Amino acid sequence: MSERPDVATFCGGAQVRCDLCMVRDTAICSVLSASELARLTRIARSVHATPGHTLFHEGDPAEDVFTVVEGVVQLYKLLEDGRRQIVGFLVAGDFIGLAFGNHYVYSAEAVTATRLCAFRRAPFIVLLGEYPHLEQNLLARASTELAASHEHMLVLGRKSAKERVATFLLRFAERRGVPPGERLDLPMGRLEIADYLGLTIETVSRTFTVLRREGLIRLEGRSSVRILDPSRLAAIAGL
Amino acid sequence: MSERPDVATFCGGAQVRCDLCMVRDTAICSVLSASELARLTRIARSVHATPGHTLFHEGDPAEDVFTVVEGVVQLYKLLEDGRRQIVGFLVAGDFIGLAFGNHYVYSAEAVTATRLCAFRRAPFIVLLGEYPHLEQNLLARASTELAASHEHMLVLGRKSAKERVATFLLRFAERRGVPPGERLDLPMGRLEIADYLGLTIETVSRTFTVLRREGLIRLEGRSSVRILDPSRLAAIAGL
DNA sequence: CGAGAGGTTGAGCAATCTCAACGGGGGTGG
DNA sequence: CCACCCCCGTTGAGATTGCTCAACCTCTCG
Repeated sequence: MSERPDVATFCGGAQVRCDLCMVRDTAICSVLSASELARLTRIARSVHATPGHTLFHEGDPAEDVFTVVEGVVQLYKLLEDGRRQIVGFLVAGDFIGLAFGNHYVYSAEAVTATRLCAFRRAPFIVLLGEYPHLEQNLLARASTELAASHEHMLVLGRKSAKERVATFLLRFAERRGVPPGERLDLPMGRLEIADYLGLTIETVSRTFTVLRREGLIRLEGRSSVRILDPSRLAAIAGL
Repeated sequence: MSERPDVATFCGGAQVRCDLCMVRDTAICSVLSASELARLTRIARSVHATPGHTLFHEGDPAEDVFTVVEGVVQLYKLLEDGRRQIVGFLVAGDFIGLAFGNHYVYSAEAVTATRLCAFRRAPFIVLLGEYPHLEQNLLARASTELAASHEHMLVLGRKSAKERVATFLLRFAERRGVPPGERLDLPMGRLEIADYLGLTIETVSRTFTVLRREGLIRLEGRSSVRILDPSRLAAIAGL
């Protein structure tokens, strides 16, 4: 599940591009020089994970930080009795490790087949201090994540089941860049959606059914949706 | 409510110390030189707010970032129909403005009489780019806040009313540095606690009563508590 | 000392959860 | 290639937690 990469593999290769380096407008490596990239590469390795594979557990010593290259990863926290709160779904371009002290503060698990870049944490932090652009990029990411966390608190603390599911569908479609009417793949199961929204499987399922009956969405297979009426859905979501 | 300060007033004066400069081990100015401090001072002003005073609303253009010098500030988000989620209570030493784009993403309101340092945002961001220590400090703060947000998601998404109130009491006591058995002042009302915990006033009140009857806490006046049995309370909180 | 805001308590209700049964689609093995 | 199985999702009925509405109480402050 772990292998030695070379620079090209994850920092600019034609097929496979580590998003820490070259993905989107939040690119990190785009602000780094070749020699800086090379240093980054020396502390990196490529990681593959299959669905359900745990990258690390809450409380483990934080040895690595990660970048998601491909696939979907979920971050979650558990209570003693097994209740779970998923605090976020990460997709290509997202960074894991912003919020760490010396131990992971949540667990991370692959939802789909996933490819990541792992960087050893200690030297990564050193690099951070030397490359201000890198640090600025991470601060910007942290700000964005913080704002997303706040919005999710509103969802969890104050929205009804229907509002939660509507919010989830719109936000997830947005994040995946799927325009209304297009098929939106939901790589996670109902249990994951429930644990993300602070609901039960059954309530999520029932709510999907309600939205379908009202003509707001169409369910295609068990893991795809089409948003038919984005504006009415947004009105329900409170967005 | 706003006045011109000088450096001494909020960046090292004997009586009044802006925590952006000198509070705790998360101090910012402790890593800045005298000339850097002087530049910071030029874009700063001192702000006083009385209880209930709104510093800014969600959606307003983000013209300033703040540091809380004294008092308690609450950050919250609203839904159209008035439902409110308080996303955090800030105390002396906390920074407001980490998560901003060009508009505030939440509203901020003084809970108690409050003194803050306000920095004009645009030049502050310029300084950020020039003083890596400042940026590192903010990144560390952002990480801490992010972890706190995640924990609060677990509270809002998965904990019962009793667990929520227990968690709140322990965390708030911890943050204020009040040891078990000591009188803990709750500067916010039941409505604010409810809107922070995703509950109603009545449920918060009933839950306080339950905890009191079980001998876990003592209520003193309407706005003070004493934690009598921290370990049992922690067990309930799931900490 | 009086008034009013804020807090507490009670009764009934509604949303969501729990427990349980059923269904169907995809994967696998024959 | 087909059939079976099993996981996952859906649906239903009843239980429960927390909410709503309403009355009452008690600090606190003027």
